[in-house]
Amino acid sequence: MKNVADQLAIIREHVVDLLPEEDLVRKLERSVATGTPLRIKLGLDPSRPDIHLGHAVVLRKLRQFQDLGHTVVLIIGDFTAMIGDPTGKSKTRPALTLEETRANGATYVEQASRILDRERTEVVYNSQWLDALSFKDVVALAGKYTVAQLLERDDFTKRYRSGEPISVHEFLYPLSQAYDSVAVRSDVELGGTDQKFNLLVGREIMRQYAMEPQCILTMPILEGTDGIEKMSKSLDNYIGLTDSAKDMFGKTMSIPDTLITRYLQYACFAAPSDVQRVADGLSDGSLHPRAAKVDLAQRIVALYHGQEAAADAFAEFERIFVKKDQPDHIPDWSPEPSITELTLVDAVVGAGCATSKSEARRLIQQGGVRVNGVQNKDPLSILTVADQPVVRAGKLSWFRIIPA
RNA sequence: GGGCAGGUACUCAAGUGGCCAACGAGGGCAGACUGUAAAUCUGCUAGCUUAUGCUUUCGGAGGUUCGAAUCCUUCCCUGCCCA
Repeated sequence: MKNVADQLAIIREHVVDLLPEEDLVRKLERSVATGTPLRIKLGLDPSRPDIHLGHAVVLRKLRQFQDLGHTVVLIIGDFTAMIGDPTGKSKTRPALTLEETRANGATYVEQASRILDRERTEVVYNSQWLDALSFKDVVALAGKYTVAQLLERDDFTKRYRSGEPISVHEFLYPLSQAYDSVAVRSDVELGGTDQKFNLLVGREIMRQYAMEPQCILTMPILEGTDGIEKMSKSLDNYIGLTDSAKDMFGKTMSIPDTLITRYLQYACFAAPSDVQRVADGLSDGSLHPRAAKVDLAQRIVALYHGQEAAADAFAEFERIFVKKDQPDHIPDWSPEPSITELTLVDAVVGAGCATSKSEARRLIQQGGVRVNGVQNKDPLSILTVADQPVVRAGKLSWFRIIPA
């Protein structure tokens, strides 16, 4: 195990808040002296089954802890997901059933394992202890925190001031997350900066339960591919851990230039010297933004699909978007066997490129559809199945019509 | 329990009896321009056998009317004030 100073240097990298640092030093000293790993907690909200690069920021930090010999405790919030974390939401989230959260939790762990060391990861479900609490226990827990303290949280304050509803159960969310820390006896809890409040409640509640409070460590919230909102599945601006190499590459290329160094730091955990070199190159003009982005995209793809896939994704990207050729693999689509010819609208809808005929018509009339590379603006033009035409609908969707 | 203000399309938000499939903004999609960028400009943004046509939509259900998002009844939901 490394000494305390070395560990601390690594732990501090890329971090926004590390509070209180003295406490962490004390915990690390004790850990080194006794050879006992620290317990590093991360709560996962399984309401959305796909993990993306935004989650990966925190997961990579966890991995660093593991590489330093510590134990990661992943808490699948199957119980808390039923409550619905109000963080950053202007509205109450829909509640899920325990079964749904369980199913999502399982895929979560599988995806997180792409980054974490499974050997040093403990996975627990918080329904284990939260479901076991009696109403008396809950009231006692609620008695340890005040409404004024809860209202300190920014989004509660905002919602309260603007007259939006806040349900009582939402107040219980930070408390149940805090109770998780008690249950797993965490030494450090990680989260995004938006979790700071919840993490701090954990400290207070642990103290109330006569435990040594956890330290808290927050990581930046990564912006999505739109460059404005935080990365999230519901905003559809995310790069998923399970996205194909091609998609990862393409999505990365579509981020605004201003995000390049940020992604380098937080999506790749690139060495500070590398980040600096790119930042300098971009600002003095010696490095073309596109070149920097290509490099970034390859790094990201390489992390999840390997070096070779990254090179392939780059080649494919060049072919499709720069040379405007067809992609390597075009999915086939077949209409009913009895159909030998059909209109362009029907083909676009049938292949799933539009959700209604009106939408398909719009797409076609606006010049978004090409048949065998030629723009076709007539929705009613006839395609012959036997010709196996290749259709491009919009920027990203391609399909080839083949006989069934 | 009482009083007041609200609930309109993905979001915000106009509309208070016909000119409303519903102003405007954001978002999204497409086109132009580019570095598949960003910014900018243009168009589109309920559905249908594309029809100056029909169908469904303005919290839910009824009603008044030739005609309702708009008026009435009732129910549901939210916020504020008083208790």
